[in-house]
Amino acid sequence: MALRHAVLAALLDGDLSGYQLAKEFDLGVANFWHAQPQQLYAELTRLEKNGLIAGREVIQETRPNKRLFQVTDAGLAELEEFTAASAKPSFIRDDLLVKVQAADHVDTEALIAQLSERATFAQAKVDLFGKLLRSMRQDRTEEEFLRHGDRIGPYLTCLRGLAFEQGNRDWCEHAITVLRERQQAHVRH
Amino acid sequence: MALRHAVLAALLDGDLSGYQLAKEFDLGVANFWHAQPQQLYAELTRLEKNGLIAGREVIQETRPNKRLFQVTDAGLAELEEFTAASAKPSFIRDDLLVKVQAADHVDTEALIAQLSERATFAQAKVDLFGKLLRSMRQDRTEEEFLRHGDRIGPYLTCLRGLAFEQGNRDWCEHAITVLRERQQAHVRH
DNA sequence: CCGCTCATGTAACAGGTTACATGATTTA
DNA sequence: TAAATCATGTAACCTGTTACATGAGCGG
Repeated sequence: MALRHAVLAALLDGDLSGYQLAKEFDLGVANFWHAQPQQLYAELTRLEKNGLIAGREVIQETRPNKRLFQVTDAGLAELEEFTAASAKPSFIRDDLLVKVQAADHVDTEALIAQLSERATFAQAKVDLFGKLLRSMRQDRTEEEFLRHGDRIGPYLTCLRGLAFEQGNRDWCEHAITVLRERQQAHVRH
Repeated sequence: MALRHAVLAALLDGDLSGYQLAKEFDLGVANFWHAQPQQLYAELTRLEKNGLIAGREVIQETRPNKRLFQVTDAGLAELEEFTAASAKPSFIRDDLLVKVQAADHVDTEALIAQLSERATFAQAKVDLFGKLLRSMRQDRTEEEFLRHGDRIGPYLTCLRGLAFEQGNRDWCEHAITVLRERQQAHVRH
């Protein structure tokens, strides 16, 4: 099971409801995992049944009631075991790269449109991750924070997310430049 | 369907058998997709049934016979349509990042072991992609090749793969350094 | 003769996505 | 009063992984 451990890791920084967790999976957690809300509700139910998390009902007056979950000792042990086991390498799996692979056989304009859409999206994530990093380290420098901060896990994963999206953006822009130049060279013939 | 288009894109550079395709998916194609051989055989069958690829039996004397597949006009049209449709953004989904997220709650030594294993793996991929790029551009410079080469799609995706693995390697090494330094700071107390 | 490469699959299962469903409250 | 947010799920379907199965030739 895969999502299982991502959820446990996400719950380490405070008790969350399914709804809040879903939000997390769209923001911070998106650096290392992604999941639909439906998947999360199902996984939370399973984790609680297995005793890896404990839920408690929170009665709200103005909002619907919710259930907050926290990682149990058994959950921590599970994470520990998971960390010790060797991870299989992860692969890129991206529709956009498939399209670029076919570059010389498909419409260039359509491809450029896709690339610039992605570049914009990547830049937005770069901005977001930058903000998240700043809010985590507060007034400290990055070096200072990484040396003495007491919760560096999320910071490190956010750094990877940032670099990944910068890589996406730069690569998209480079590919666009290359395709445009070839277009012009072709026109001159 | 997702694998579908990855297979079509991979077959653009020459007719391949299921077996050869599986090899491709472990090397070059690994820049943008990954798949088990079983999945590929199943997908090839489906694609042929839908008329997007055409297979022909090749009788071999010393080896078992094989079926080579090539993309049909309908297959090219499908790729064209796929390229024009907007791609949903891709996400990182990586066990290793989940482990790092939990960094402050799990055994540091185990984590460092995972990180250095991954760094080694990433470096191997960097070397491999470097070789692939050189063999694609032959004696030309990268700029020259990208301007005038007649098949730049695979080159561009390989560049992304290269940058991605460099990013992985650098990030792993950085994380290891940070964790080691904190370990020592902790010991001094 | 043992293990690797070539060559192709089936079957069972685990994991992930999409569509559908409900209902209250707050904000524009 | 319409749309967004809070809050939680079920069901059907599609995709991907793991285990199993077969068989010939080649290299050490």
